Amino acid sequence: MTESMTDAEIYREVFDAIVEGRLPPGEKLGQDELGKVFGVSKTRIRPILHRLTEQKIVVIEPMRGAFVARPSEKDAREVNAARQIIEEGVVRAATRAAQPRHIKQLREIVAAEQAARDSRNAGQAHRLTGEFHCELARITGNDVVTDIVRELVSRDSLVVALYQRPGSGACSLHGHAHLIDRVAEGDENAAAQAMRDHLQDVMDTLDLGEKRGRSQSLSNAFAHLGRAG
Amino acid sequence: MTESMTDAEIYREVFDAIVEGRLPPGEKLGQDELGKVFGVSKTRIRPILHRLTEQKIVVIEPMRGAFVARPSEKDAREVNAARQIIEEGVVRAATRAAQPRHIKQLREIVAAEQAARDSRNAGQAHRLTGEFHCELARITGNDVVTDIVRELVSRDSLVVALYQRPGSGACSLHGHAHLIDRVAEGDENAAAQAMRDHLQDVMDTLDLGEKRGRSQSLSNAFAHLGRAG
DNA sequence: CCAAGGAAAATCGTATACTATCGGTCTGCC
DNA sequence: GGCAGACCGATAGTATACGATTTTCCTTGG
Repeated sequence: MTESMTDAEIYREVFDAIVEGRLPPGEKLGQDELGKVFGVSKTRIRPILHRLTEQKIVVIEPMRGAFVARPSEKDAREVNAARQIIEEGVVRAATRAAQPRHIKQLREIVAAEQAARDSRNAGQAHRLTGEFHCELARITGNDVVTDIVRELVSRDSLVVALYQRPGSGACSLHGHAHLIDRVAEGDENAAAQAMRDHLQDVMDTLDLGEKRGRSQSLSNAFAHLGRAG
Repeated sequence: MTESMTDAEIYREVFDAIVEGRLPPGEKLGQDELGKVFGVSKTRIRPILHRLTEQKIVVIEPMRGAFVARPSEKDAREVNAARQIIEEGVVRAATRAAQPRHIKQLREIVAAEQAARDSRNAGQAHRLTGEFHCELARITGNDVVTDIVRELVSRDSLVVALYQRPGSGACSLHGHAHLIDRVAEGDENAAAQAMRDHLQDVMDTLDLGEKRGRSQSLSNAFAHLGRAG
């Protein structure tokens, strides 16, 4: 018998599938179904769903089941506002702590973002956009801060999946480049302002009101595992 | 048969017991034992322990059990640094959004803190100290931000339980009062500086290196429930 | 032909039973 | 007398089984 995956691995698979959009908002996450996909009983699926619920990217409706979260318009605004508040502090700390190698690292991510966009790889581009903010947090050298930013970024993924109008997305490139310049200059106030403007820009390009979201089968989302569904 | 508590109620009981220090760092949280205390099977205890683990106030050692977290010296520094970074953004947003009624609310909390300290009620005083920071976050009107601050404050409770030297504690009163004045003035930069100074003060009064922590029985911690242990 | 009611299927939530692993202790040997 | 190794009790982790609730579909009446 093929040995089963660890809880951490299963968690990571589901988390990535949601953040990368393979499991769209509203998708049903059946316990037995997921258990079959990963070859374990639902006993080990439950705590994983609860953990994802803690991070607000899954919602559990009592006696009905777990679903990928579909953040409301209010949720979308609140998460974005929270990012403006918290990442202001983060970018200030990062500006104080930034070394040349950090700046270089950030520019590399933006370059990769550009490349992904040029090659029409929307999924990769979106992943790197989030990665940029996490990397910025990492400059602070504080894992607690990094984890909080990561959580906020993952929640924003769902907002983007639901509300981003098809064409947009390129605006973040300029915002990131501008932000790096301010950090590189060491101007903490300007960096903070750039961060708020950037996040507000992202918010403004959303098409709140019109929820998108195609449906996809669970086994398709985990097709790379090569297991039966 | 007496109807059993909801998961949320059980969670709250354990959470409060830890944050208020009735369950000191290092305390063993046996699944069967907790199940008996609350009159449920361990099936419902497990997800609660996992949730507390997510919040980093409980650690689960595989095949050994769950324990109230005993943050290392490094953890203590990191949580404090994270608070300085994040609450800087929070206090700036709060300063921009503050209304007179908010200032009044904050001053009331400090007054209550003073009263608790005067009446030698250390537990209540400590609770109000945390409440002050949560209330400040609440001024932003953003639940996401408030939850994050609440989590950081609860983690700090364990640090204080482990490392605070017996005598100290009064320093936070002056820091809070000073902070309110800066917020009331609307001077965002001064408020941010006051927040950082205040949190640094708290850090500096800790006696890192010497871990305290008396042990207490589980049934004592939940004595107010009136159930058998 | 549509709507309302009910029954059956599906699925979630909980308890119980079982297995694996860990810590403590007792014994035997050095 | 002290240390090492094995046994035993305790407890965590997992699966299975069962009860509760919802959803779906079919039947029946208007």
